[in-house]
Amino acid sequence: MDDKVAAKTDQGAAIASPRRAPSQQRSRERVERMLAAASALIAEQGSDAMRMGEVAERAGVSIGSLYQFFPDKRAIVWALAERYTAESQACIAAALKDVGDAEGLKQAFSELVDIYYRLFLAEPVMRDIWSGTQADKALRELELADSRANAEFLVAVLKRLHPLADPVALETTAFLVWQMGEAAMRLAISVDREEGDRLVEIYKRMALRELVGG
Amino acid sequence: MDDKVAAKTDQGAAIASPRRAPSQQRSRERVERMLAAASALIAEQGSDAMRMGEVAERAGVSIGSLYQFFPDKRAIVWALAERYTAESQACIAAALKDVGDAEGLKQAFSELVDIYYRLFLAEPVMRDIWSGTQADKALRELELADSRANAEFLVAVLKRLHPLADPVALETTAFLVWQMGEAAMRLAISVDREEGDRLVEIYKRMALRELVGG
DNA sequence: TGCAAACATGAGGGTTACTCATGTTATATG
DNA sequence: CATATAACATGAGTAACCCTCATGTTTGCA
Repeated sequence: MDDKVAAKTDQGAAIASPRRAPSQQRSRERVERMLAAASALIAEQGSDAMRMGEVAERAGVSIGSLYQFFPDKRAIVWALAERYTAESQACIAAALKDVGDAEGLKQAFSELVDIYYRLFLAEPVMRDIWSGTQADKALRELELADSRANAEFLVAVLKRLHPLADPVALETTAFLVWQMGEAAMRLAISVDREEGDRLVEIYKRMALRELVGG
Repeated sequence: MDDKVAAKTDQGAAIASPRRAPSQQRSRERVERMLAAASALIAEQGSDAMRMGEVAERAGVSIGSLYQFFPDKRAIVWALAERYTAESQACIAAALKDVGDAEGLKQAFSELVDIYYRLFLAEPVMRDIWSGTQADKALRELELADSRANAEFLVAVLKRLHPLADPVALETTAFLVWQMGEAAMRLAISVDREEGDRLVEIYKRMALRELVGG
């Protein structure tokens, strides 16, 4: 990812200065078109190859308008990423909400992993964003924060199942299990489908053994 | 990472056309200086912020000489990465060579993880390369190939310990365990040291449960 | 109706990776 | 030793990119 400007400021970690939020009907629609164009381009070529000029052209706006609402290229990717995280967070909360015993956790967790796996397989944009994540410090931090938030739902369940366990240990375990899940997903979608399926199953087994005990 | 040229060729995945390998004493020394300069710059600012002009300047060569031996920026990172992989592969082979029973595997695996963890903590260049790995398809493939090769050492041990198990399943398991190890490392070094240590311990436990059985 | 704020525009600035024509040094060959 | 050829060295120049900003247009409101 390009970062001629970011590199000058703070090793690429700094979040760019915010821009005006669209307040008129017209500009809200235009911003939607920009995001849609960016999403399509990322799906086609990846966020690295996405050109700001191309985004503007495909959205039917000028390059200047793009920068009216997004401080830099990464902000567009960030905006798309935030939508996904908000969406999936709700999904996770729903899936783990009513889990009461070990068997329930097994079921819910397994389903959750399947949903995520299918999501990763189906959404090239999500895939690209969470891959590129590693190279972009701001995005990486968003992902880590997101991961911790998601792990919290797991922690809530674990505390119910293991009331006597050390809370810090549960927290760390949930965090690791979650992060490894994302790593397993990234791996699974980058190999052929058959091996990917097997990898996901093994991940499930490992994770559940840790979560509900041997 | 910049890839104005790479993007034009093949979505950034293509490996750039090779350049002349240094055949004279003088140029071999110069190439070494280039790699050393690149390594230092990556350690200081990360490979993304590394400028080709700066590499050339610090190595005491012209920008043209740099491109005489490296087809593009990524090739320099790749060359450094290859050195690390070769080094660590030998280390892994040695550690797992004489493992004969479950207890031996536990010991050897635990030590291996510790070595890797310390290596990641101590070597900013390695850290940067394996983080940026996700964004660069060619590097990602190098890492995957490397990971499979490393997993093979594990497979050899597993086949001795579980002679009746399905070889394909063992292969997949070893591959996943290894990749998750790298993910755990990346995670562990990106949080504070205390939590990182805990994460590594939990990973060990999860991995060994899968490798040697409940 | 008029005014201020929000919005729209695209030529151009600045930075970067990489090329290539030209010059220099090493090595092979008679 | 002379000379030809291949390897190496150079750095100004090219193209591509991200992003700015001066200028013009539209919208909301008193």
